[in-house]
Amino acid sequence: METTKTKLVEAILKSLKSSKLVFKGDLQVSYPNIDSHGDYTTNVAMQIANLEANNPLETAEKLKASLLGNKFINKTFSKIEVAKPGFINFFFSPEFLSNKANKLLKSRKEYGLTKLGKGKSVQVEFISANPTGPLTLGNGRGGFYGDVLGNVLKRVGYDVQKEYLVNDAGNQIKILGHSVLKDQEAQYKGQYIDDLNKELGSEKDVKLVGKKAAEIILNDLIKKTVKEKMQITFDDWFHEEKELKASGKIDKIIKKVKEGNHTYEKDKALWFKSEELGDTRDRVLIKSNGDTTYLAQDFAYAESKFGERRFDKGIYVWGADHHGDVSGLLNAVKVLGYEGRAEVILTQFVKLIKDGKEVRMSKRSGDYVTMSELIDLVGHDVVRFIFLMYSNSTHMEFDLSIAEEKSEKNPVYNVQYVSARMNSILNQIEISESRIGNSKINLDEECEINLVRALLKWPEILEEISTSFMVQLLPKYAIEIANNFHRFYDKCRVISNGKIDPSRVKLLQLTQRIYKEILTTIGISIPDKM
RNA sequence: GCCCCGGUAGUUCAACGGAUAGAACAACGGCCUUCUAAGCCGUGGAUCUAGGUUCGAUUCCUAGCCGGGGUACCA
Repeated sequence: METTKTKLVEAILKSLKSSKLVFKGDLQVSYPNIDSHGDYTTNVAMQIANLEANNPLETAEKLKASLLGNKFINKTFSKIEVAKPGFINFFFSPEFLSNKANKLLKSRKEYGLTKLGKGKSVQVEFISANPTGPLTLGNGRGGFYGDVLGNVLKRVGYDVQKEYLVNDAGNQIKILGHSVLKDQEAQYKGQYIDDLNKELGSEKDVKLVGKKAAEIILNDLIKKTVKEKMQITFDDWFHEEKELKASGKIDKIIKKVKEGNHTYEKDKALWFKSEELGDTRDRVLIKSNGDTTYLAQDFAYAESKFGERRFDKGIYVWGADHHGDVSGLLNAVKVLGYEGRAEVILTQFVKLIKDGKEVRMSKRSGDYVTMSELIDLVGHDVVRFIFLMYSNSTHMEFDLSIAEEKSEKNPVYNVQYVSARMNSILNQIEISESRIGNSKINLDEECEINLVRALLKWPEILEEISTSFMVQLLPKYAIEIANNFHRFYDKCRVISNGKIDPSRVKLLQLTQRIYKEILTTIGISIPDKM
């Protein structure tokens, strides 16, 4: 399915050509921020005027004249308007809106499914926290982000795999062992370390203790939190030790990189020539003691993603504290011949405020609130929705006191209240009534029209997120629908003095169907009543 | 020092170089004898500073100021 927006873009491109207007670059079609500017707007006339130093209004008029000859345009819009500096605004025709609504009503398919990514595979790798402690709020942020990004990509047609990389082979496992044994080299602290100490404290072999502890942490803390608390299902848990180290893939890839003349030895260590590829410095692959580094693992992991498993694209969702490693990774990907396939997204930190003070979060000090605890405190839907509202590049502040005390006033309740209200109305109606069964949606009132206008954006929002990775647009969109629905609820009664409006029942059913898709994509529950 | 991110309403956040900078919460004033008032209607309220580029800058550039993170043969 092609979205209306895509068709409009195509129509404009066609008209530009036939009007002999030259435009290079990305054609921008967007939603105006006020209703009086229509349903879509484009600034292309002003951009052309910019290049050619002519009058944008004239260009806009010329383009408009050509667009009026387009069949799709005439079918879809009842008004095209050239506005002030040079915008061209498009207004949906009432017939288009009601035809579209009725067509959707009949269709069995989910509305928010498109073919943008058809035939392409993408892997989203996220959280990937070391198995050395419980998941933090920072891990949680990347978790919800990656989960929903994966959902969105799936909807626009990509073959998506969600993966968690388990770092169970590095030096941190040894440190975990020391920590559990509480010896001189201990670093991690916290209740879970004390518990592990009781269980494994009598062992002698540090490495073995670390390995066992990591397994327990992975199963009892991480996997449980991910599945039961965060409600995320990974397609794959990729174990570094088993998949990369033990199978010799790290050694193999290093050999290949060596042969490609991308390395040198210095101070008994093996270095990757990253600086000549634009990095700030060269990076160690094999330490002088013979251990491989994180970067060496990244080489092997990238080879696994792009070489062996052949993902067209790999999205790495990392915490911002890893930003220094990004160019190392991207250069590794480049050297392996997969340039352009890896995309790194950094999520900034979560600052937790409690009683007006910042709670410092650190695994090494043991002083933190875990993701699991936070969800227990305020509920999964609330945490997920609020976390998702933030752009990944924003430093977010989560006030625990407010979340606890005012969780009822969170936007997620407003959003979920919609489904409770819809359900409540529909429960009171005999759907089997033949009169309703054959009814069509008529859009007469503003509250009905605006609801449909908002609903029609759904596939377009998904496509936009799939290319911009701006996951925060999704909860924002849910709020937009919610606001439109609540207005509809207030002004356009479905049942009035015992009389049922069949058209509105149909509109309600359509809204309910699409709304379920939206909340499912976000990953929050759809309550029948509240 | 260098690198990354941020500085927008009382608060937490949005905003592909575009039109009158949006929401949510908070504040204030209305609305429950008809589908759930966790709602609706209305009011007030914001782009860190100084330059620059542009027809147009919250957005891009330069220089500051403030906050967070990174800067390892740790992961």
